[in-house]
Amino acid sequence: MKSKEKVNETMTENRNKTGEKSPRIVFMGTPEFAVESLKALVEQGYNVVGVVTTPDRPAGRGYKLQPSPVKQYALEQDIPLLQPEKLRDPGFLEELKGWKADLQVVVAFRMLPEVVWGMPPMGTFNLHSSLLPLYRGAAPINWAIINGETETGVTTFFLSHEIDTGHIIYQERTTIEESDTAGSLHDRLMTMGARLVLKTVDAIAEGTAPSLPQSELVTDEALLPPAPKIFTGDCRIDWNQSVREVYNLIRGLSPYPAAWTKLYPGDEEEPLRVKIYGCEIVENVGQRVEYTGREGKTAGEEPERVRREGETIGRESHDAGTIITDNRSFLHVSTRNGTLAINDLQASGKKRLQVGDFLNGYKIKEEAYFR
RNA sequence: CGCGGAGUGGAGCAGUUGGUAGCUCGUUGGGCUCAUAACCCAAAGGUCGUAAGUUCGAGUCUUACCUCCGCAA
Repeated sequence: MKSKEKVNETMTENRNKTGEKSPRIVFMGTPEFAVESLKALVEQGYNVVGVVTTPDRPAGRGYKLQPSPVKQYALEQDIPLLQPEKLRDPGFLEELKGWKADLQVVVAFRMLPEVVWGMPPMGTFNLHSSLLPLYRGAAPINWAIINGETETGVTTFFLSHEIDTGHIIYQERTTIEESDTAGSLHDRLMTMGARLVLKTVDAIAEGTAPSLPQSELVTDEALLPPAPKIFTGDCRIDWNQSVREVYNLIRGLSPYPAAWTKLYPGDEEEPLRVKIYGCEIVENVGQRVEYTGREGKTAGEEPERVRREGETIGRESHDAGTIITDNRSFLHVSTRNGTLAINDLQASGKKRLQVGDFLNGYKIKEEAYFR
């Protein structure tokens, strides 16, 4: 809080001196993740002279035109806005130049051409949600979890030609907890990121920003885990993987875009597409475990209360994708080497539900399986 | 007009060829039990998304609208 106030004072002071010392900032970004940083800049009194974001795109049901979250915020704050279709468009470049930015801040936007990032005298920096040089690409948060990392963070760096390879300014790290999902990590990094952006802008304005070439951190480029954009096909669960892998995939994609699988009900019925948002690895073989998903878990301590299906819980002999359930409180699925308890899911066309609610209305037959 | 699904007691679902509603869970009360989230008994709780129409009569058919969800972006 103290540092916040301090920054505020400093900047107000700077602006009062005819704004000469307060850099003119142009912000570029699209999703909610970027809004947090923009908001931080605006609320701390930085001189944000313009915002660049994606053109409104038809999206969602009905393909209605949707403004990006950054655009919505810019409109609320009456900040000048540009939504170029092409970043090399001469008209756009002219207008951008007209803003006379000293510094450009990019958070979750597109790849920029050099004519754009090379424009401002103080440069252009990007906020990336990983500890570069690790996880360069579009989906660093998801991939870090999917790959089972236990630490990640945010990085600010100056843009250069190759994507996410510029000189590093600052980094801040955070532990990936066992319980973290893409959603929780996203929110945390979003907040950390906004802080880091402020810190970075301050340092650049004062001329004290570090600039560390990534090459000094890399021993072998080929060993760096990448973070490519994720497609629907990447989100399908392969039950033949290990419990650990499936578990990480599910939490790494939750709540968006969400891991999915198909439920084959048996009787030659049509398979049902199911998204899985939450699950946990079943440790207590042969015991009943209660999953509330909302209030944490309580391991049952009465093996004799296990229902008949429960006898097989955790048994490795099951084929991957086999379902074990009491059709009431739990839904277990076999993977290659263990069992996963699904506790938060959504059938195609239905609402997202906790297992208990799901099983109340949807009875799973003996011969049903996931694939 | 991008494609598709759904709106029924607190929750999730059934509801046949139209005749005023059922199931599972939950809730409340009681019972069983050393005890219990387990088991048994009973009760409460529904203008069937909204509006209009067809009909002797509509949750069940027609039309419009609202809301939600999946695909796709």
